[in-house]
Amino acid sequence: MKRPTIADIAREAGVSKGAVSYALNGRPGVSAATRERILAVADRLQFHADSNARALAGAKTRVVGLTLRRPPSTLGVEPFFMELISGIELELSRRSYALLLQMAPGRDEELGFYRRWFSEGRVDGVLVCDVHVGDPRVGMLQELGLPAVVIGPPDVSGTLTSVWSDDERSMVEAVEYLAALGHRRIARVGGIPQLAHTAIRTAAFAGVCARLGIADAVTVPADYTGEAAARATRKLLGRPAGAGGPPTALLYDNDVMAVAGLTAARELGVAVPAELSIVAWDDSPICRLLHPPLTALTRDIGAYGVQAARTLLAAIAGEAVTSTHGAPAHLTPRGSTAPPRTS
Amino acid sequence: MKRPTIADIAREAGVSKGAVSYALNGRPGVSAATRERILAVADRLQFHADSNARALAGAKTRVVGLTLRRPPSTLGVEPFFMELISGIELELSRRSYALLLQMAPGRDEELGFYRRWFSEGRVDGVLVCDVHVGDPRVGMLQELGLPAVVIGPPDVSGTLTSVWSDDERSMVEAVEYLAALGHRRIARVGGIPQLAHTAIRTAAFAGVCARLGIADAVTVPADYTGEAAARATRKLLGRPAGAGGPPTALLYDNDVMAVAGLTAARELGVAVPAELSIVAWDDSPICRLLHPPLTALTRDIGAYGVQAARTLLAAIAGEAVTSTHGAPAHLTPRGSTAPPRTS
DNA sequence: GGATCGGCTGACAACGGTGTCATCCTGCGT
DNA sequence: ACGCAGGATGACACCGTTGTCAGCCGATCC
Repeated sequence: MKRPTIADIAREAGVSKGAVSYALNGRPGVSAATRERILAVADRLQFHADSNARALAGAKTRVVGLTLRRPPSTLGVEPFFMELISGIELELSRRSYALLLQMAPGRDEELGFYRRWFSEGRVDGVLVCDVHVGDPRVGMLQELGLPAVVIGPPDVSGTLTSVWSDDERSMVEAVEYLAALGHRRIARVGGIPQLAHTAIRTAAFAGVCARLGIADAVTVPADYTGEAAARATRKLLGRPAGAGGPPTALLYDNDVMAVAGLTAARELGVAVPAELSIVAWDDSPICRLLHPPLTALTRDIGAYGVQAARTLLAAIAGEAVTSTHGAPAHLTPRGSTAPPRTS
Repeated sequence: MKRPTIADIAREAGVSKGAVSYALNGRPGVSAATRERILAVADRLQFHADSNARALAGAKTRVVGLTLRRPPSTLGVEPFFMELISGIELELSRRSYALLLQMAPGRDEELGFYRRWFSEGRVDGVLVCDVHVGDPRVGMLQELGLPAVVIGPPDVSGTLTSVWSDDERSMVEAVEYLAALGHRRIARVGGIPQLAHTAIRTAAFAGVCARLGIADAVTVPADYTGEAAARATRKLLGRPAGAGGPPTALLYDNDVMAVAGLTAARELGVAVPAELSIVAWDDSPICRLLHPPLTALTRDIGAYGVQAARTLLAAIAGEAVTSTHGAPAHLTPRGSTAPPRTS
């Protein structure tokens, strides 16, 4: 089956190519009646302008790009990205934009993909995830002048626009909640330390613990996988009484790690929540399905995606855009947290 | 920053545009030395040929498309798709192909996306997921002549090439395993009934149960969400003794439902595996993290993605391709299955 | 010294749109 | 009857490639 061109439409509708272009792009130069007729023909022939020709002639490609760094196989389990992508797509398809998704094995490849997309003229703009401190992508994208929106904290996104949540506030809420329950020995199993938002959370955790007089508020770095979280959990729970004893509450930087932590605790014979309280950052349906269900920092991840996409499209359209914060994660108390057992 | 064109490369290298095109595309007409020099210049200027111009001139776009139907918000939790996409990407990026991902709210939109991609000349080929019986996409893609590979059972993919697993064989393995443990009352919480692979599994389940003399082998349809699975589980476990009593083993069509089923059983006071055995189809890390860990039908989902992508690229290259089966899911026994309690 | 050959040039036609421009219709008001 | 405006035309340049083709140059072979 051959694809129709505007010439076909023009012939069929008995007008000129120019008129068709005017009609399809909603610009003046044709009467309402003619426009109507042209659109009807285009519709009947299932016509859609060749995007390559259109882009070549200076119009937009109507595509935005997103790369994901894939630590061997974290991604399959991590609900975060799927929800984020769902949100992004929701906004993009509403505006007839498509998403070019690329998984990158490493940092260099990721950088390369963005550069290639730019020089191949493939995308109108890009989204940037998992920003780390001193991320080379930020500088490169600024230099290239390619519209870009960072899904991450603004302090590492340079002059690029960013969309993120106020992680500090959420961290404070979680720790204050645990402290109010009576916990004095709180530890955290953190995400990948190089990521900018991990650094923010780590600082916030240390800060609020200091303020509340919680000594020894340690963060053990992990990488979002269940395995690493289980290791970290065992290490923390095995801490000798001399060092203040094992923590009575644990905070995990994502839900997958919290699930693994819960299992690890159970295997060590530590009862949750009687002997150990657990809080997960991010709240996928799994958290509700466990026994006990996990107390979690809930946020609408899809909404970040929507907001990021919307901001990017505005930037592409040439509008002035500013960095924004979405609604911060808020605590949803469930069965995995309780006052510490008084010994 | 402006993007270099082949004319820039030609000028810089002191050759003609034609020579540059030859050199970049690895075709004869230039000497090895000149080719070397041209490539060096292109590399230095970070040159990449504009994909729009290239595609317009008849070359490939080096993009393949994939749409995902999104029942309100199943997707965020379903590890299947992320793993599949990871596999697809793995093969695609190795061959410098990109993935255009599109989530579709409904069937009509999904159909529309494929048609648009075709007529806009955006993709060289497409992948098709979640095929249902009489899926209109199959007929349309055949008609359009757009290279396509179905990730699903061959019997609904018409003349399109397909990549899938032998679900019947896996189903037989699972049921025989349960029967060998001594189970006589086995039920199944199935996926969306309209999907072709669900139909195959349902038939296989009924068939093997009949063969093994397991009467009353019911399949309760669900939609892959934890909520639906919990409902189905409660219904099955509440079955009156008159109807043969509640099943002693339950088979779930995906891991998310199995997790929800485990929780639902526990809430009803039904011990797993003492009073109820549970088997999950598909084995994400969550299955291992639960207590008890879930017996699951394990398969390498990423490998399907790789194979589908590879087949599609071959089809795009004009090679003759045939439908293939990947390795079938095989049973991984864990703590959630045991012989039924003899009453 | 003439034929041959590979390497390369320079020019040009696609590809399917966007955008511009002079020009020709039409119907309208005066 | 005349002028005029807006609708529509046809022709063309342009975007950055791919691909083709005649022709030129220098080296090699007989």
